[in-house]
Amino acid sequence: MSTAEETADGEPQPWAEVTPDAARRLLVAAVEAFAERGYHATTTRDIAGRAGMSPAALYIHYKTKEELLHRISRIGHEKALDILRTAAGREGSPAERLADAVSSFVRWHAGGRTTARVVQYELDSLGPDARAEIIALRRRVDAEVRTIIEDGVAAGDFDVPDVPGTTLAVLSLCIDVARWFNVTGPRTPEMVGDLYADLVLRMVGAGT
Amino acid sequence: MSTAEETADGEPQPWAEVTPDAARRLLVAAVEAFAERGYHATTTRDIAGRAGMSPAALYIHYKTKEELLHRISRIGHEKALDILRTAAGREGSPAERLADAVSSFVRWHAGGRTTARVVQYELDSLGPDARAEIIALRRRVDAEVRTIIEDGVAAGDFDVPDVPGTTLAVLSLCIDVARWFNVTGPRTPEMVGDLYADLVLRMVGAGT
DNA sequence: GGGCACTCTAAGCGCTCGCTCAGTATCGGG
DNA sequence: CCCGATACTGAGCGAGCGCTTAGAGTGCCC
Repeated sequence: MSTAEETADGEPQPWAEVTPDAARRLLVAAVEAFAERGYHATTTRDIAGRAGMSPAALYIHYKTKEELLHRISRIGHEKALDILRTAAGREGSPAERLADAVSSFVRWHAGGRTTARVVQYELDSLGPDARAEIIALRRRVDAEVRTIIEDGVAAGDFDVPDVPGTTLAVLSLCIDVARWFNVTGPRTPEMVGDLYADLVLRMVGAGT
Repeated sequence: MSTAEETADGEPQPWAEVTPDAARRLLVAAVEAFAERGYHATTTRDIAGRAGMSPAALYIHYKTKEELLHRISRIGHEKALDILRTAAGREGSPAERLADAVSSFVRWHAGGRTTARVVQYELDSLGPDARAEIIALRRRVDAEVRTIIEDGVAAGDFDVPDVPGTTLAVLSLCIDVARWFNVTGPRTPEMVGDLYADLVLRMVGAGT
């Protein structure tokens, strides 16, 4: 059985780094279950069942249920940070880079809504140490967006009275997509990404 | 003991309608616990303990733990809808009404973050019937904002290519305040309300 | 003062939870 | 042909869950 980068279930696989195969199956099952019911309402029996294994098998690959959430959260945040860094590092005007960052960030939240939900909304279910690690990653996400906005202000392209506040609002807008986006709804991730890129450019006062 | 509209704990009391007194104390305790830990991670023993009562006392006033969440969710949504309706019904230009609606809606989410968190993020913990009732209330919230934006477009004050999408984004932005707002942080609810009203006016293309 | 309605508690029932452990199947190396 | 290592299962432990029940305390009407 070869491990492809994409599976047929619509969700791209950013979990190729998780080995062995059984550990990845458990992790993918946990992402689905956490996204559907929330961390606390999900049982280890449910996770193992979705992965086609007995409840005890989970504990061969993970020490606790919380370790599963921790792993999911870290990998997810690293992927989100990677997306923003790629967009921020591209050539082009601040407006182009901001639009690119927002649309790709939104596409990730909409298309991988299952993962994004767990990553963005189950932070409080982690213990103090794991939470601190994730919060550090979030600060780097924030810095990435803030830098683009600062570049735009410095270049005279943007009109932003409150850079930290606007950065917060832009990220908040993107992240909340994971809450309301519906795969069976009328909008594709691409449509929402384009709409949001336009709205954010308006927010920073960049004329189209 | 007189029942004032406000208590000393910083959170205004929209729970005056809940009687008798013991039922209200239980409900306020449940709001705090649900906001801190989430619905599923909160135990009925914890709620009763916060209200200074035995675990069994909860079941004199509420049939189940879910009924508590349902009551909180309905009252909260009615309050949110009320805030938007008041702002939408005032006299003034569409821009003034939209700014008013956004700033007051945001102030409610930031100032009453404890309540807003439960109201906005625990919807999935309700059963099908209760959830359907709450979703109906949300549609009315959406309609309230959409009407203001449509008025602005009709009057030629706003430039909005996608009215439903922009409505969704505006509400999403406001609601997510309940996720990130920190009472001990640098911003007051009023500051966030003003900032967000400005950002939303930019989103709809209304010149300041 | 007796009866009743209301409010609350102590105790605990049945259940499911996260997690453990003894034992089994499989397989490559000697 | 046996060995130990690896991956997994069946059974179940102690704990804590939502919720119930029997009964006690309190105040109000007659």
